[in-house]
Amino acid sequence: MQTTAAATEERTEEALTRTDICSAPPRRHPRPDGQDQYTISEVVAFTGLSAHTLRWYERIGLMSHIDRSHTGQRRYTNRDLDWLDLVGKLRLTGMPVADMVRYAELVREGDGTYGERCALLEETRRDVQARIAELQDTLAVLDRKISFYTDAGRVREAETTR
Amino acid sequence: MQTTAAATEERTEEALTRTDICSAPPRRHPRPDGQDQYTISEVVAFTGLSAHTLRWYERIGLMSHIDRSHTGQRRYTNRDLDWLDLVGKLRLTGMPVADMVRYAELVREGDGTYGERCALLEETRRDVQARIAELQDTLAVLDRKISFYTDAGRVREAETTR
DNA sequence: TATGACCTTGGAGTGCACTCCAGGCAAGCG
DNA sequence: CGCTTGCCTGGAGTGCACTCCAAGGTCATA
Repeated sequence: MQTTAAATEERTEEALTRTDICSAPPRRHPRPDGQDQYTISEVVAFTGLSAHTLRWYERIGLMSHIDRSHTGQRRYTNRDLDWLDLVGKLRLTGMPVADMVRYAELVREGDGTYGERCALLEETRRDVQARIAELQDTLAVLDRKISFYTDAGRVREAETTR
Repeated sequence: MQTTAAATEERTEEALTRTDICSAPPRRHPRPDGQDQYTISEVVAFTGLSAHTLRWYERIGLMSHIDRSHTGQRRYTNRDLDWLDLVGKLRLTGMPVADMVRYAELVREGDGTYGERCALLEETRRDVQARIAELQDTLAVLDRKISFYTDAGRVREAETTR
C-alpha cells in the first residue's frame, strides 16, 4: 500500500514540499492550539516577503487560492509556507516569475504533469549549475584583483615607511 | 624597478584588466594591420551585448569615453573589451549597474582610491560566495524533487507494465 | 555614383517584479 | 463610542536595465 500507485497518487507535489521524502528541515511555527493558520503579517515575518508581494503572488497564480477567515482575511497554512520556501529558492536562481507560475499550474493540474514538471526542474538544475560555474569564475577574477590591490597597498606602505 | 612605487603607479586598474598579474586568458581579436580598434558591431559580436547597451553604458559612465574615428564613430580598444569582460562578470553576480558605475568612477579617479576599490571588491566577493552557497542549497532541493519525480515515474511504470 | 548596411544622437518606450495608494471593512480596547 | 491596528481590493506607480525610435550622416561595394 505504501508503494502502490494509489500511494503515489497521494504524494502530490504539495505533499512532497510539506514533509518530504528525504528529511526536510523540521522548521515551522506551531500554534499552541495546534492550528495551522497564519495571518499575512506572520507570513511576512517568516518569509521576508512583503504583504503586497504575497497578495500579488496569489493574484498572478503563483500561489493557489489561500484560505480565508470568515471575514475574508488570508489564512496561510504550513503547506503554503513550504511552497513559498520553494518559490524563494527558485527565485534566487533567477527563474522568471512567469516560469514559476507555469510550474504552479502544472502542480494544480495534477499527477498527469509529472513528466513536464520534472523536465522543468531538470532544466532549472542545469541553469543553476551553469550559474554556479559562472560565479566561481567571477570569484577567481575578484580574488585576482583583490590580491593585486592588496599587494599594491603593501608596496606603497613599504615605500612610505622606508 | 619592477616592484617600486613607480611601477605600481603604472599598474592601474586598467593595466590590471588588460594583461594581468596572474596570466589572464590570451583572448583578443587582433587586426592584420596590428590595430587595436573595433567598431561597435564587432564589440556586439564579441560580447553579446547590444549596440544600444554599449552606448548606454558609455552614457551612464560605466565606460569612460570611447575613442572616436575622425567621423565620430566609436572605436573600441582591447582595454575597453577587458573592461567589458569585468563588467560582464560583475553583472552576473547581480551587482547593480549603479555600483559598477561607482567602481568605474573610482578607477577614473586614480590610484588614491585603491583602498575603496579593494573594499568594494571584497564586499562583492562575499556576496558572490553567499550566492554560491544559496545556489548549492537550491541545487539540493532540486535534486530531491527530481529524484522524487523520477521515482514516482518508475513506480507508475511498474504499475502499468505489471 | 548609387545602393544598402552601418553608425550617430537624445529621448521615449518596454518588461519585469514588485510597491504603493485610496477607500473601505473588522476586531480590540479605554 | 471613538481610536488604532490590521487587513481587504483593484488599479496605478516605481526602479531597474535595457530597448527602440526618428532622423540623419558614413562607409564599402558594385
